[in-house]
Amino acid sequence: MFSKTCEYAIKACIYIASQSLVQKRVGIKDIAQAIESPEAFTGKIMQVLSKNHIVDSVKGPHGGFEIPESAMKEKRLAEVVRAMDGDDIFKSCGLGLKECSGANPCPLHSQFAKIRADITKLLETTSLYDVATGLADGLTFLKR
Amino acid sequence: MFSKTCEYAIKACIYIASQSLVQKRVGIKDIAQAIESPEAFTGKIMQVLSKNHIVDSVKGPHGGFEIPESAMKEKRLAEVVRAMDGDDIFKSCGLGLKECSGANPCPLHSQFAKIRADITKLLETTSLYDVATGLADGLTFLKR
DNA sequence: CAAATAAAAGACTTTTTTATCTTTTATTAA
DNA sequence: TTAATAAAAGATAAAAAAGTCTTTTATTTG
Repeated sequence: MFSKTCEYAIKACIYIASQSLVQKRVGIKDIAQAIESPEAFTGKIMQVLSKNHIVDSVKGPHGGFEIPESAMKEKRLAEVVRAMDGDDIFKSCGLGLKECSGANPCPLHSQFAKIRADITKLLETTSLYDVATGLADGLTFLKR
Repeated sequence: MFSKTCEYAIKACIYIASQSLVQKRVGIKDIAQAIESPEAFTGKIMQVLSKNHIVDSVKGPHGGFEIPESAMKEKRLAEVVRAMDGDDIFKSCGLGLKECSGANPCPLHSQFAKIRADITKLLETTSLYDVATGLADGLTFLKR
């Protein structure tokens, strides 16, 4: 469904958001630990998220990453996915046809269209705030 | 969604089924052409499909691959996907948690469960015959 | 039976994805 | 203002996925 990179990115964002809810800025080490990801690789991912203005980064002592509460209410999971994996999951044909459309449909065109629409709806309507609260409340998890 | 290998496999099966509907056995060259896949790689994929008894293979002159009409009415897309990609798409957590469950849910557990169920239903209920007819009738395509 | 045909098997190669390690840059606080 | 801290940047490395090439095995038909 998502690349490993994207999975880590989503989890990292949710974790950062949940910590930002209690005014805590988190470092790469902390994130990697919280989401069980390789530390250096997580650093690379954070660079992308930061460049895409999905997280705020602060260098130096007491630095780290954060997402202001106002921002996390605006940012959708779809933005994170687009930053990491592009919009393949939102657009492209399930069987890999380059020009799959109503005029040139693959054998599963309409069925996949429905599934893609559901995925898109989920990712476009769910904000980081929406998922961060469940984590902060101990109702959901990012590990195991 | 699916690996490239799996996409080719699904398309190959649909093509073979559609040709079997008119009593035509097809060779690797023919398949690769019909689904726009690399020929040698397609050969490798056919080995897997053949070992998994999804297609029948015949060596020698006038050999090739076929799927008897009775079989294509039984075989579901899910079998093809399982043979190539395993059952990750049917089972595994969207965020990559190894033990994602009601007791240890990822933040998108229930939402993904619904999407996974839809995908599973589609793949488990659609037979090769179901999709082969549309192709044979010129209503759907495997190229472009 | 021999030649031709076509898939199976095996050994590689290339590309992409995932991951690591080192150096640089920015920030802070003593 | 310097030492410590933490992210950014850059250069590699390892693993997995995608793809190729060569040889072998099975089958068929003249």
